Amino acid sequence: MNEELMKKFSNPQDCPVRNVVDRIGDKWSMLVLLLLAEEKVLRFNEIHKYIGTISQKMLAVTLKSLESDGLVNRTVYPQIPPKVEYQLTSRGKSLLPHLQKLVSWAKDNMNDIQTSRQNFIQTDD
Amino acid sequence: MNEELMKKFSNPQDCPVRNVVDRIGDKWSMLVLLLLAEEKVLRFNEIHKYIGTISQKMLAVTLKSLESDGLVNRTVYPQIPPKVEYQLTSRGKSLLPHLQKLVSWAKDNMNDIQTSRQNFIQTDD
DNA sequence: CTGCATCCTCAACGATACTG
DNA sequence: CAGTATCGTTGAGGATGCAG
Repeated sequence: MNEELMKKFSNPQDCPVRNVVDRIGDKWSMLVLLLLAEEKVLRFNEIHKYIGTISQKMLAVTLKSLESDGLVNRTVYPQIPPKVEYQLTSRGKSLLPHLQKLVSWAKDNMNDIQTSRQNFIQTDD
Repeated sequence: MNEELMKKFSNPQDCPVRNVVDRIGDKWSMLVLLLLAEEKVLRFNEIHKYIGTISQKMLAVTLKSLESDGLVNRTVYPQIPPKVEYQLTSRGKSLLPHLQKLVSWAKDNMNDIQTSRQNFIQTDD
């Protein structure tokens, strides 16, 4: 056994992998980030319309979490009715190329993966 | 509203983003893939030892799911006690550089993110 | 050794109603 | 418009025991 790897993979704290998974592994974060990457600035309800299947609650939770990590910026215009705009921070922008690579990998491999999944029959011998 | 983006983000099916999230967004898949990237070939129990906190059940579930998607190869040696080895397929290897980029991004930004998270106080005005 | 079966828990998520 | 509050559901994940 490799001692270095033991440290890297056995320790739940200080594990960058878990950091990534906790960040973009939830149901909506990655979607919101990629949407903001394309539209630059969006209001709460605009995001909601783009991602039709997200609930208002989860959108609020997701945005707040992204904001608290400094990936997304929240700008409030003090007017009635209120207007709030969201956009990527520089830190958020620095993450996005990697997410986009992942997406393009997924596009390239989606079909193969799905046929693999269908052809997958337990071969236990 | 941008019609192209509507299609991309509103449709749960055919969405590469969901594909990615479903694949590596679970608690263990990414960790297993990265471990196999470093050690090339590992037995069930070796993976289990490296990732000390994963349960036997979840390791089995994770490996089976990765195998069914053609990302990991499973080789059974018909002997008693049984011996089973896991390694990345070429498809799995093609995904890994992107995961490693994500991890290195996480390493670079972990500290900043954590301080952001601590300094984050609701600024609702 | 490498799993599968079973039961159980908890947190993510969703639906709905309400507010400044 | 942009959320919060509340309640209910569901499924991912963990613990334990058993099997080939």
